[in-house]
Formats: sequence, structure tokens, C-alpha cells
Amino acid sequence: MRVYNTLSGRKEELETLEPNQVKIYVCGPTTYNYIHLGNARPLVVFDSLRRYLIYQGYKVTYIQNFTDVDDKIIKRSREKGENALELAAHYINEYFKDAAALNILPADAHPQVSRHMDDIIKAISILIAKGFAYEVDGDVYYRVRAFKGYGRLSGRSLEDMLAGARVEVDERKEEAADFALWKAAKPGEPSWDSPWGRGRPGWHIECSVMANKYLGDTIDIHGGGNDLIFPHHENEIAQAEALTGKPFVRYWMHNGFITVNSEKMSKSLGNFFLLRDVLERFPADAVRFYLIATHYRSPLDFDDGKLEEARKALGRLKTTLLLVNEFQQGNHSLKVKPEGEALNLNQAVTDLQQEFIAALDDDFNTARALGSLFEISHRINNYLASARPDRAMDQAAVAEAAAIFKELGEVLGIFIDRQQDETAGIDKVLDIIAAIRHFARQERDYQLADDIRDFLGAMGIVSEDTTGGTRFRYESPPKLSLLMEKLIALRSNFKSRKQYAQADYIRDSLQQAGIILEDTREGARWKIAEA
RNA sequence: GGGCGGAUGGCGAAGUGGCUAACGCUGUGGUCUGCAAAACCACCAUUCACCGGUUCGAGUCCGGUUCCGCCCUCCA
Repeated sequence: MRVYNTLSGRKEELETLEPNQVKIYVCGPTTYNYIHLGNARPLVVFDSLRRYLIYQGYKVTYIQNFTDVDDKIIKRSREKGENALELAAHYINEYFKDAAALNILPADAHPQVSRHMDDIIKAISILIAKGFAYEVDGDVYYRVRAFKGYGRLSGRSLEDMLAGARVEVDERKEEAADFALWKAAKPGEPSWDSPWGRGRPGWHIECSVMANKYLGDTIDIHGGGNDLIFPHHENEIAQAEALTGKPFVRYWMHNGFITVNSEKMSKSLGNFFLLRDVLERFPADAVRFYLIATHYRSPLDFDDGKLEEARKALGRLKTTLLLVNEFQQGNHSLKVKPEGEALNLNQAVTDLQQEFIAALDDDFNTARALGSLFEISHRINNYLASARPDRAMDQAAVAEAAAIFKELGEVLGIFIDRQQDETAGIDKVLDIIAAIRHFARQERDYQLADDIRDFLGAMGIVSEDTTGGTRFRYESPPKLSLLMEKLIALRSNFKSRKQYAQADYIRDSLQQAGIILEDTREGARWKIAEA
């Protein structure tokens, strides 16, 4: 596999420190709010990378930190009148909900700044002892000039930076570019004891200390957003390498930004979209798909239309899953040697699988890999169009192709199962409604049949008539109560037309589904039978 | 001002000098269908911001021009 290394500015063959093992550190969020879509991009990108490396047989150690001690958190906690550490803990907790929705696998460890004070203080002490840092009035600064090679990652020299500096120069610092390792506590701020008095760590030190602690002196891949290159990652290198004397990171990978109207989405610009707000309007798998449908280093412009397009595109892939499932229903595939068309299918899918892998091997090109996945989907659909469920060879061929298709979808994490809680009951009720509609169509009562379809459509349920019956599809589960309301209305209609067979059918099949229907003078009422 | 990256059809987006410029969305025609949807089949960029150059051959390499984004300040 080749990856683009920010440090060298080109794609390099991935050679891990130890064969078949990858150590990855990804910069996680500063927890002062719910995460926004921009935060979600690296999560999804690097989670997908992780899945792919595992797929390729690597043992992956994946660490993602939380920065839970920070100026912004302190500011926010003042505004809200809350304890800063509790505020951060709250958003860490909420982070996991958002991440789970996006199908992000938990990291092997999620270290937090607040729990690594001893490690951080020790690291700073060593930096001072080695001459890479100095103390001024309870603050400790990193002496940038002492670290030769500073600026290598971001491609700039110390002189450039000093020349173009827009920052106010703190007179106490030896040089404008020096950055804080430790900040003396101000009243009301969270603080810890240290050899320089009470205070808290600067922004960059936590990442190098925790990365080294969990992954060793040299790690394979360090990931994060583009904007972290400078100063965050530049400073991490300076700290870690001054400390250990060894190369800190072999491959630096940075994702591009999400923009809104071609403007960077960021908390400071205020044009950000919280992930959970987006997830209220679009399914999580569509959001995930959208985030990897573009190469990770390219900018990604956000608007609802793009998410809608992603939803439809992903829907095409999931339709294949649905069609396969339907095709396999009630049939189990036997081991049959494929021939003819079946062989062609399996050969084509295997070839496309190789293309998929080749795409990801080339700097993790998920956009290209998805292209292969669509072609696999297309091949399977095409085969299914003329396949017969009772033919053993068709079953075998489809089973094999579908297995690969699902496997590759899993590598990208885009096949997320919808919530299953009330769904079982809902599906049964839908089946009954389907049967009624089926009867109506047999009776050529198209008005009723269309009425039912329109009702379902209004609830976001798509009904599709096939030769074998009616199939229902929905993005999010409909409300059971609304379905029942409709079913009861239908039933009362049948009753008033003295179509008792249909009316009784509804009641009987509902009972079988665990729902009891009772007639009262005011109308019917329903309840779920106790188990 | 300094550094980095980008400009591909109606839209999004791949494209590792050389088969007919992937793939998705949209659109058009057809098959299927009571209607519809889904699926299937077919079609939809002589052209890759512009100008030069290298080469037998360039969207792909080099130089220049225009426009755009990002970083240099907290930020994924």
C-alpha cells in the first residue's frame, strides 16, 4: 500500500516498523461541544483506513485522544457556569454516541489529557533538562530554535515564520515562535501541581506524550485534519523527537476540509453543522458514505443536496443487498461448480474486488474503490434479473458474489443496520397491509390499492409490486400507531361494506402478530399482547 | 507578503503519458408493470480553466496566465 506522506510531500510505500503491525494515532476532538461534520470526516476516514488495514491482515493498534483540558473548554465552562472538567467529560460521553451512529469502531484507547498529568509534567521536566524548554514565571516554553528541523512538516523555515508573524509577541518568550508547554494557572481555572507551580499543559504536549506512551517512541501513522499540520503536528514532532531522540512518526496523513459555500466549516466561523443535527435529517450510513465518496485529501463541499445524492447512491448499493436477500429467501445455496454465466459473474466480481483493493492501496482512494463496488452491485443485479431462485447454480453464484460485495462494504463501514427495536412488529403490520392491498388488486379495486400505497408513501414507505408480492422499503421505521390507525380505518371500511372476510382477516392476522384488536362502540382499539 | 493544494460533462467525482475520459446523481428512449416504483438494456464530455513547451503521443510532465481554497492565529 502507498500513502501520501505530508512530511515528504509524495506517496510512499507503507513500510511499518514491525511487519504486519500498524500503530496509528489520530488527533481527536477538543471536547467543548458536540462534534460537527468537520470533526466527523477524519473519524470516518481513519476508521475506514483502520478497517482496511485489518482487512489486509495487519494487526492495528489505534489510539485516539480527547483534549479535555483547554482554553476553549474553560471559556465555555465560564459561559455556562459549569466545572470545566465536568463539561469536557459530558461531551466525551456524547462523542461516543455520535461516533457509534457513524459506525466508528472504538479506539484501542482513548487517552485524555486530564488523566496523564504526571506523564506530561515528567516530559516537560526532561525537555527543560535537555535545554529544549525554559521556565518563565510559572510558564514553560519550548525553545523552537533548539530543535533543528523545526518547520519540516509544514514546509516553512523559522525565519519565514518570524517574518510573517501576525501574533502579538509575548516579551517574556525568547522568540516569538516559542510555544507554551505549561501555563501557570489563573484563578478559577482547572490546575495541577507542578515543579513550576500550579498550572495546566499547553495544547501540543499532550498528544506527543500520549502517543509515545501508548504506541512507543516511533509510531507508524499519525492522522488528523489539514489544519493541524501547523502548529499542532509541527510542535508534536519537536517535542517528541527532542524527548526521545528518535523519529516520531513514519507517515503523516492529513485529510482535507469540509467547506460550506466554499468556506471552511469551523466552530470559530460559526458555519458548522453539528453531526447530530445532520443525523436527524439523513441516515447515518448516507453521511458516512458521503464522507468517503471523495478522496480524503480533497476538500469536500457540504450541502443537503450532496447528502441527498449520497443517500440515493448508497440506496442503490443497499438495493442489491435487498434483492439478494429476497432471492435467497427460503433457499439455501449448495456447493455447485459454477459454469457459463455463473462463472462469468464470479470471475467479474473477483476482478472488481482486486480493483477495489488496488484503489485503496493507492493512497486510500475510497472514491475509486466505491466505483468498483457500484460495478459489483451492477453485475449482481444484472445476474439476478434472469436468475431463478430454484436453480442451485444461480444460488451458488449469487451467494459467492454477494459475500464479496458485503465484505467490501464492511471494509468501508457503509452497510449500517437500521434500528431493530419496534421493527419486527412494524414489518408484520406492513405484511398485513400488503395482503389487503394484494386482495384489493385481485378484486381490481385499484382505488383502494392506490389509496394504501399513497398512505404508505406519505409515511416515507415505498411499496413496490413484484410478481411474488409487495415489498416495502423505508429509511426510518414508521410509527406503529399510525400504521394501526390506517389498518383500523381500512377494517371499518370493510365492515361497513359487509366484507367480513377481509375484516376478520385483519383481526386474526394482527392477533398472530401479537396485536390484539377490540371493537368498542367508539371504534376499534388495539394493544400489544403481553408476552 | 510567505507556504501548500486545486480548476475534468447539467451536478458530484475518479483518472498512476498511450485501450472507446471510471463511478454516482440527474435526464432521455426501451423491457417489465393495472398504474407506479425498483431492477434490467441503451444513450448522455472529439473533451479535461487559458497560453506556450517537452514527446511519436499529455487531462496526466514542464513554464507562464487567470481564478479558487487552505495554512501562517484557536480549529478536524
